Parts: sequence; structure tokens; C-alpha cells
Amino acid sequence: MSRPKASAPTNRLLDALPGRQRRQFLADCERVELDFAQVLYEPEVPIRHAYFPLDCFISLVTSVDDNVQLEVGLVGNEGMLGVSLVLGVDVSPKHAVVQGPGSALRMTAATFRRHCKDGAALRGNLHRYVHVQIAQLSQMTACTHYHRVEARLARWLLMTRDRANGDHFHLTHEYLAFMLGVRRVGITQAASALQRRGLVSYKRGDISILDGAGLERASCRCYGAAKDIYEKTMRVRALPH
Amino acid sequence: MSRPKASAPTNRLLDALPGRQRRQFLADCERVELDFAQVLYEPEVPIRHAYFPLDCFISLVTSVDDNVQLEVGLVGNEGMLGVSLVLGVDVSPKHAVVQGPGSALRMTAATFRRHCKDGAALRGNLHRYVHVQIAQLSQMTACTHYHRVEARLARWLLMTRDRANGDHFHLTHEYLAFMLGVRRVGITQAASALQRRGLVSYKRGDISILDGAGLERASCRCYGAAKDIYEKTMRVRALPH
DNA sequence: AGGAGTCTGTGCGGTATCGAACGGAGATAG
DNA sequence: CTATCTCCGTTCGATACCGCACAGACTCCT
Repeated sequence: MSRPKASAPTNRLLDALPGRQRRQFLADCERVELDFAQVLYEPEVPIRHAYFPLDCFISLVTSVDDNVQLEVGLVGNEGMLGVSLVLGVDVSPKHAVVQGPGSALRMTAATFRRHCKDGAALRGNLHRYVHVQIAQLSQMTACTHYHRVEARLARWLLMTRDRANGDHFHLTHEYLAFMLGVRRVGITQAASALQRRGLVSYKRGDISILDGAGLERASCRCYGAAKDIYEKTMRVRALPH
Repeated sequence: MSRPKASAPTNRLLDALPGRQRRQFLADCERVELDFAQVLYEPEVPIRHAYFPLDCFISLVTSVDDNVQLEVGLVGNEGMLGVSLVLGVDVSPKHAVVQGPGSALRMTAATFRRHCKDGAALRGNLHRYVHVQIAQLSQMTACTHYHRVEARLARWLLMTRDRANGDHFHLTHEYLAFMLGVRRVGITQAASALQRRGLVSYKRGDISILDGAGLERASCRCYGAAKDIYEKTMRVRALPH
């Protein structure tokens, strides 16, 4: 899990706040280290904290009928965990599982709601982020339905790279299969194909992306589309600080 | 399209408002008749109005790479169109297409934003509704991926029944195929199976639900789950009026 | 060095869906 | 009443993925 932690890691949602508000907000945050596979939220269980990843990333996972699960979102330092709180709801609809260990800022639910209520700039930013999540979820629905495992795997690796700030990370086929909602064997085959094409190298859970551009070509457009949605939506009111 | 319009049709989101606010809100609304297949929103195009269906219902449709489309949501008088406006974004991420013709209330985007800004009760309700949409989208992603066409069709028919306020409506196999993201033939087979089991009757686009309970058993749990999410989330602050 | 545990690769039969094509039944209009 | 159009039903081969099972390879621990 080599992730070169360039200078002080930051969170893009918070970076966009005007200086004074940002300082106030950060003062009420606590820095925590999150471990691989740690479960932060479970459906129906009250949310205790909002999380702002710095150099970790977290999967959002739905479950139907227990046992059957599927990743529907990936949150890194471009986003936050606990958007439900922004909407005045105090339970998460999904599981949240730490996918890439690292550090995050967190704030208690009550304090976070107070900040949302009082800070117009913060609220605006977070509202926009909620919109991004809705748009990306819609996209994800279509992607998961239409696109082949190989393309989805490529997309997943690219998304993870962006959030891990590095071309190298550790995840087994088993885990990837779980995330994409397919058999492990399906991942093995897709990963082998990508490796044969020289796009990634894979060895007992250590993944390296060798050719990002090639991988992007092998992935579905959904990768770029999801990024575009974020950039376009969040840029509108990006405030300098 | 026999839809017994019991007394004055209403919209559940607006019904939940306290009396005075409701009247003020309604005063700024305009009643419109929507036709089948009318396109209300398109991605990237500014939203002109928020819509509150009374006895019509509207599909939310994503598209990837043009040509390939998929319904990801269905909005009737339990919801609204234009949640993006609630979040301070003025474009819709999806297409919105009228699936069941009928009437709706609508309000210009600017006026709607003003009401959102000023009315705490309204805003709270709509925020909760946004949360519902996120939760249902997640659910939909898993459902579309895991469940068989027959079960998904059953779910779709049930959802439509709830929104059409009637057991009878008109839609061709072609159209259903488009919505569920499968071939027409797939719908024909699934619909035939449901018909053979005496759950529905189907004749040149006229669908009748004969056995709702049976259909529910034939559908995936996602139908009930989606309903539960709505009820649980919206009930919390349901205000009498 | 040996053994246990973890992770990856392969093979086999089964199934849901796909793409394409065609035939037929019912509605509609002249 | 007939021509045309819309919609539905069926068939056929192809394909992507499933479930299961097992073998090989690497790692780690003793």
C-alpha cells in the first residue's frame, strides 16, 4: 500500500471553504486513522460521525436480502461520508467500509449538523456534493447493468488510483469480486486479460497500474463521466482561499 | 389508461406541509397536463420548472454513450421532479420522461428556490425526499444487477400501479424493454410467464394486474424495500395539517 | 525445511440474456 | 373489406456469467 503522502493531506470539500469557516470547521474535527475493512456505517444504525477522508478511501455498499452485496460508490478525499446528515436524516442507507486505510477527519453528527445549519458556503458545497452522488449513482446503475466485468474492473482500478494517490495498492481478487458483484473467477479472468495487455501487474493482491491511459481505454466511459460530473458540479462555486 | 381520479388529486410531499405554507406554495404553482412520452428534463439542460405530479408519473432515465439507456427511478404523486434545484444545482443529471399522462403542479425554478430557502418545513421534507432518492438509487443498482428480468418486471408493474392509482395501464413491450434495459423479447417472455401464472393480463399494450399479492411474490424484495425506505424516511417529521 | 494457509489459474456444465430474423394476430384507415 | 401498421410470440445460435471443484503457486510460521 505505497501511497506517497505528499505534504499535508487535505480534503477537497473542506479546501473549498473560505478561510475563516474552514478553520472553524477544522477546529471541531478530530483526526482518526482508519483500518482496512473497518465498518463505519451500517444501514439502519444511527450515524455517529461525519467523515472527511484525507488519504484513505471508503466503499459504499448496498445489500439486498443480506449476503448479496454490491459496491455503489467510492469516497476519497474528494468527498465525505455521511451526506445523510446534510439532509437531516441520521441513518445511513448503506454500509460504509474502509477500502484503503489511512487518515480522515471526523466530526460528531450533532456538531456537523450545526455547522451545516450555520455555514451557507459549507452547506452549498455539500448540497452540490449530494447532487454529484445522485448523478454518479444513476451512472453506476447503468454501468453495472450494461458493462462487462473487464471494463468495470478497469474503471474500478482507475477510481481507486485517484483516491489512493498512487498506482499501487493491495486488494485480492476475492475482495474485488465482492465489490463488483461477480465471482472471484470473473475477476481472475478480467485481471488476467488486463495484465496480458500490459495495463496492470497483479501479484498476490499487489496491484500496480502500469499504463493508466491504456486502462482508461479498456474501461467504460463511466470513469471519465463520473469525474466530469464531479468537476462540473463542484467547480461552479469553487471559492479561493 | 383507466385511472379513477378519486376526489381532488394531491401530492404527498406538499400535503405534508403545514396549512399556511401549503397554501402559499400552491398559490405559486401552475397546474399542467402532461402527455405520454413528453420529455421534461434533459441532461445538461437548465431546469425551468419543478414538477409535483398529481395523477401522472414520470420516469428518470440515465443514458450512457447515447443509445444505451436505463430507467433508474419512477416519480409519482409521492415525490417531485427537480430535486437538483433543492441542492442548488440547476441542471438535471437525467432525462425525465412522462410515463403515465396526467396532471401535475409546477413552479418555476427561481420561485421554487425561493420557497426552499424561506420554508424550513418544506426544505426539511424535500431534503428527506432527496435522501429517499439516494437510498432507492442504491437499491436499484443492486436490483438491476442481480435480479432476473421477470422479477424486475413484476416490481416495475407494482411500482407503476402505485403511481397510476389503478390496476390498469397502457405500455408496450418495446417500451418496457427500453425501461428495464433488456430486449423486447425478454419482456415478452417474462410477461408471458407472469400471465401464465394468472398474475397479469396483457393484450396489445393494455396491462391489467390481476393478482397484486401474487405479483409481489413474483417480484424481488426491492419493491417492498423501496416503499419502506420512503415511508420510514418521510414519516419521521410528517406534520398534520 | 516442512507444513499450513492464502491467493490465483483452469476446466466443466448450466443458464440468462443477447442479436437478429420472421411469422402472425389485432387495430386502423381508406 | 382490404391494405397497412403496430404489437406480440417464437426460434436459433452466440456469449457472458454462474456455481462448483480442484490444482498450482506463493507466503508465512514453526
